[in-house]
Amino acid sequence: MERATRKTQPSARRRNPVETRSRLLGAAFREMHRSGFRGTDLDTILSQAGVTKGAMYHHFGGKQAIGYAVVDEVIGDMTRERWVEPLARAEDPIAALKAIFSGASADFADFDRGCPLQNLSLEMSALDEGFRTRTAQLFRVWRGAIVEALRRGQAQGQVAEGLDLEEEAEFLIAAYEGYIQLAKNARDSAPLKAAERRLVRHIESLRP
Amino acid sequence: MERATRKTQPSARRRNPVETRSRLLGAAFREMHRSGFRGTDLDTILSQAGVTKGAMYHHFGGKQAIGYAVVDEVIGDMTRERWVEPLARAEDPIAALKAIFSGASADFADFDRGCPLQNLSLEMSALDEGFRTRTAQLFRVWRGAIVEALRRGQAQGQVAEGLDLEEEAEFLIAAYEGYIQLAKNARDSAPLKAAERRLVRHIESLRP
Amino acid sequence: MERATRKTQPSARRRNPVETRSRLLGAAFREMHRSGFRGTDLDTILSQAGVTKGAMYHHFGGKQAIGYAVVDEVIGDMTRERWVEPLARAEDPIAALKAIFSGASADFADFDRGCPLQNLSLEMSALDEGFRTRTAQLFRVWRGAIVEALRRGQAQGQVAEGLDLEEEAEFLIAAYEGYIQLAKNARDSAPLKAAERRLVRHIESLRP
Amino acid sequence: MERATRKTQPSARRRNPVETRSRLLGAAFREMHRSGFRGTDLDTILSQAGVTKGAMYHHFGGKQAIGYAVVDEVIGDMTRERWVEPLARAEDPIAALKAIFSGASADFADFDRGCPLQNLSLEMSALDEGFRTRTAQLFRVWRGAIVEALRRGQAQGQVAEGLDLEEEAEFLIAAYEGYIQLAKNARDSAPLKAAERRLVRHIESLRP
DNA sequence: ACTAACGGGACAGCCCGTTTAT
DNA sequence: ATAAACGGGCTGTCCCGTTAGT
Repeated sequence: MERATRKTQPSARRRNPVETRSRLLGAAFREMHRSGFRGTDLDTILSQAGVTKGAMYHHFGGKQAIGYAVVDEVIGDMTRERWVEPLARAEDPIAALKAIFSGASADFADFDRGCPLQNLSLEMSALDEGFRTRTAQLFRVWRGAIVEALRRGQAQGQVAEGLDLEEEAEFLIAAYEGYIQLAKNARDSAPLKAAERRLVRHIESLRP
Repeated sequence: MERATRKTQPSARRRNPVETRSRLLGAAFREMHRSGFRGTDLDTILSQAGVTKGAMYHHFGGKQAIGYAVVDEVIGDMTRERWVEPLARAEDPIAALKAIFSGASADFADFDRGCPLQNLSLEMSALDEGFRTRTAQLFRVWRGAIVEALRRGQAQGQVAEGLDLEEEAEFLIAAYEGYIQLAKNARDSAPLKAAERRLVRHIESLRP
Repeated sequence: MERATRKTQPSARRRNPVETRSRLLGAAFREMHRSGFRGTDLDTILSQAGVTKGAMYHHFGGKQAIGYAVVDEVIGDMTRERWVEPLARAEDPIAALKAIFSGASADFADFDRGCPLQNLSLEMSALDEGFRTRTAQLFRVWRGAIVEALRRGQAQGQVAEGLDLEEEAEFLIAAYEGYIQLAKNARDSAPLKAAERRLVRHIESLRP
Repeated sequence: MERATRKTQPSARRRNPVETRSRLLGAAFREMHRSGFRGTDLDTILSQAGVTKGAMYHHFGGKQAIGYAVVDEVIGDMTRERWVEPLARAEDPIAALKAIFSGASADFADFDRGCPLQNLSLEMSALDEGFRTRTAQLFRVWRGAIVEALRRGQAQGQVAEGLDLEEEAEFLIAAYEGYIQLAKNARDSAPLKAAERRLVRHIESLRP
């Protein structure tokens, strides 16, 4: 009851809820990418984002809620930017697809951290249904983008008919993720280079 | 006369360091497979193994040491049993290789837990160098076993010359692990079925 | 024309300081009766009242101030309505007194929550002098009302002379509160029934 | 993973689990008596008892478990020492009963803290079923001791036949607790004096 | 070799109060 | 007068490691 009324310094920064929220998500993503969800502590996110606990608690219900938002928004945006939109916009979807895979080792400059979606999916799928469904949804989006690219490739005569496009897309993702995992584990970008060669070559093998 | 009335507690009651150690490793492996290394708490391992903390401390230096031993011994043994020895013993190494891949979905009855080596590798590689080097070593052993099988296949005229066998082996592992990851995430064995088809077909494509 | 479509949110939408204040007090009373003062969190009161924190802060200085107001106003009003006014208005104060005690188990339909004044008094007396003095004041008012009823009973020859009326009133309150406590603790209205019998009988024993 | 192995000072005190446990219970009782269960924080208990968190966690499952043990053991012992045993041992149970009530204001030297059983019962009954049943059990023990004393009083001709002894005992407890509550709230021992007079007189009125 | 008692740091959630902005 | 954003301390729990004692 005798709780003293503590005085607060006026906090020079202006209010900006949108930025506060996005700073939190950014910091959370970085820490989760580095240490996994459970290895990330809230105080680190907070100090990295320059946000206090109270502010965070206003925007998110807790650590889990932040984690979910990181999947839905941050990793989701990355997936859309890197896969969905380029493939949807491209006039030549097959060329675009090959280009993305070709940039694998360049995009994974910090290959020792691995793929955020993969890390989170594997860490949390067995432990938290919310994480599992959210990451699974992103894998579906990813696969859908590739399927659509292959379908348009068929329409343009670049891809053979009669293929099971869903299966082809799943294969590309599986192999790609597998290589990323090996690179992370080996602390070596060589598997990424192999992924580029292999997967581009594979796409070419889909020609009629 | 000695083994009567030992029904309630099947644990190693009388001092038996060898069994104590193996019970600890078994319990640790199960918990780590279920919840990851950091999600596993020592007391759970201890109670599952029917061993107290002090006893454990005489066998291992701590949680980390148990984790390392699980990689080296439990997962290492699994790798040797499932890959190294069958491939080394087989008269027809290519047939053996295909057989192993064909049994993927059967072997992963609990596909929602994923591959222990993959889980541990991805969870810990960025956080603990000891885990990273140990899991990397097992990947090397695994790849070596496949390379050796392919090499013997070449000697028997079943595999084309001129292939980069290291790269082929790495591809098989990457794709396989990628599919396992997708199956775990989707809680669906379909990706494992796809892995069987795809990888067996791929091995056949290596023929001269 | 103004009051249409206001079905989803029955809260005081248009500015209405009087209603806002009373809604806050009502919600605070309910929560404090259920969970005690310290077990009640402000946000629950706020959401129950349909009022935001800023609005509350214009009416009350904080949680403590709300608590004080609940004692002074809500519980105070209840005390006045249930004891002071009926006893003051009654032509036959002794009959009125017996009637009130007789209604004990009916009035405490939710006997498992206990008497709000008792709960608050016991929870906070040792911790917060403001609560202690306010609840003590209500006990004095309560006792005063009974003393006055007994005094009028004496004037009408219904009560023996020579009694220490203050002590008699205190006894009635003490025993009554004691029974309420037992009922709450036992989740059983039996002690309230016993209180009715006992206390009515006791009042009758005060006759000349 | 890089958790440094922290060195601990050898802790001069010898090991004594029994004393450790009892020190914890004693400190917990004192704090709970002063501030209520929810107002008591673990660290205060710990520092008062000179015990660390780990030690406490070894003896009790958590704060709730300590609270339960305080009811069962500390308050239970007090009840037995103050009521059950004196009444059971006494050759003249009615005299013993009066003696106990006569010592009320002396026993409640710190009358502003109130009765521990009452405080806990009222604070927690509505919130935690475990507390409710445990305190209810002590009230039953208490009442049983008084009933037994009255019954022996009947056998010795000191108490009238035909009384509902359970109801008499309940009345004594209710009134006694009610007075204690008033004393605590008023910070005044006067209600305790009144309790002594009133209740001793009441017991005498039970004579044949 | 094994048991039980103990030491103690780290962390997420809870929740009250305060300030900016309408 | 009201709403939303923000500041920040407190506390119970979790859980790993260590030592006295057998």
